[in-house]
Amino acid sequence: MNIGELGRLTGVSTKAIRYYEEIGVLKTPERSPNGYRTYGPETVDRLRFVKDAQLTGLTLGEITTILDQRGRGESTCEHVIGLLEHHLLELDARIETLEKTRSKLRVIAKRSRELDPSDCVDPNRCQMIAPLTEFEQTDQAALKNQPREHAHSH
Amino acid sequence: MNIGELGRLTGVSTKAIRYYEEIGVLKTPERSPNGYRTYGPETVDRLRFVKDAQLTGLTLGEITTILDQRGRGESTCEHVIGLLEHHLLELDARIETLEKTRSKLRVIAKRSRELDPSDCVDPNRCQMIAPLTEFEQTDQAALKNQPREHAHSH
DNA sequence: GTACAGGTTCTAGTCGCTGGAAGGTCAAGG
DNA sequence: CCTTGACCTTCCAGCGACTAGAACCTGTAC
Repeated sequence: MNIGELGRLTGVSTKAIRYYEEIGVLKTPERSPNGYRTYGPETVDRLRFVKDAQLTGLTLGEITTILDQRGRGESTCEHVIGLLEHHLLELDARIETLEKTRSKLRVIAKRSRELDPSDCVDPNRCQMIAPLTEFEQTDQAALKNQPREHAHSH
Repeated sequence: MNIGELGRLTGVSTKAIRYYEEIGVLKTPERSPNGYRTYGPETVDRLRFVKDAQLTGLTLGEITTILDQRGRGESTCEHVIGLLEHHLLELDARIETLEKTRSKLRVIAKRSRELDPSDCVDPNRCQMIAPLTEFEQTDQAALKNQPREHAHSH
C-alpha cells in the first residue's frame, strides 16, 4: 500500500504521515524500487490507534512512548492509566478556565453594545476591552497555565 | 523607562515585549544613546490593553488591527464587536467539544482500570485506547476545528 | 507526446512566546 | 583599575502538530 491509500483508509493526510515518520510515531517503511513508501495493513491499525489516542488528549510524544514500549513487548497499562488520569485533570482545569473566560467575555460583549463610540478616544486602547471591575480579579496564573491546543483547522 | 521597568509594570516579560515590537503590536521605541529601548508611560497603557485583549481571546494579529485603526483615528467599535462575538461562538464550540472529550475520556479511564493487562498483545495498539462503540460516533471534524491555545506556562 | 494523478524531498510558515549564547553598558565596591 | 552583577543588545533554536508550496520524479491512460 502506498502513502495515499494509507491516508485514505485512516483519514490522515500524507503530509501528516510523513511527519509522523520523521518524529518516530511511525517506523520507517519499506520502499518499493521507485522510492515510494510501502506499508503493510498493520500500519493502518497503528495509525488508527494514533488518531484514537490523540482524541483522548495524548500528545504524539506520549503516543510514541506507548507504542515503543509495546513494540518492546512491555506492558504499558500503568503508564497509560497514569497518562489518562493526568489528562483528565488537565481537561477539568481547562474547561473551568474557559468557562470563566466565557462569562467574562459575555459581559464585555454585552457592555460593548451599549457604549458610545464617541467616548473612544485613547489611541492605545479600546474602551470595550477592559478588565471587568465588577468581576473578581482575573486569575492570570490560572488562565496562562493552559496546555496547548493545536489547530488542525483546514 | 527601560524595557525591564516596562515589563515589571505590566507583568510582561522583556522577551515578549521585544517580540511584540517585532510583529508590530508595539511601535518601534526610541533608543537612548547606548542603544537601550526607552518607553513613555503611554506604552504601559498600550501593553496593558494588549494583555486585556488577549484574555478575552483575541490574537495578537487582531489586537494589532485594532490598535492600528485606533492609531489612525478610526472608530474600531464595529470591528471589535464583530471580533468579540466571533470569539464567543468559538469559545462555546470549544467548550462543548472539550466536554464531550472529557466524558469519553472518563469512560475510557474507568474501563482501563478493569482490563486485564495480559489481553494486551497487539504491538500497534493498546487496548485501553480505542473508540467507544457505546458512544455516538466521534465527530472528528468538530474536534479538529478547535482554535489554537498556546501555553505560556510558567 | 502529453496530461494527470500519484509519489519524492526540501524549506518555510503557523502562534506566542521561551531559552540560551555571546556580547555591550552602567553603577557600586575593593 | 578591576570585578561583580544587573541590566541591556542581537540572533538562533525550539515548542506542537502539522500545512503549504516549490521543484522534481513515476506511472498509467489516451
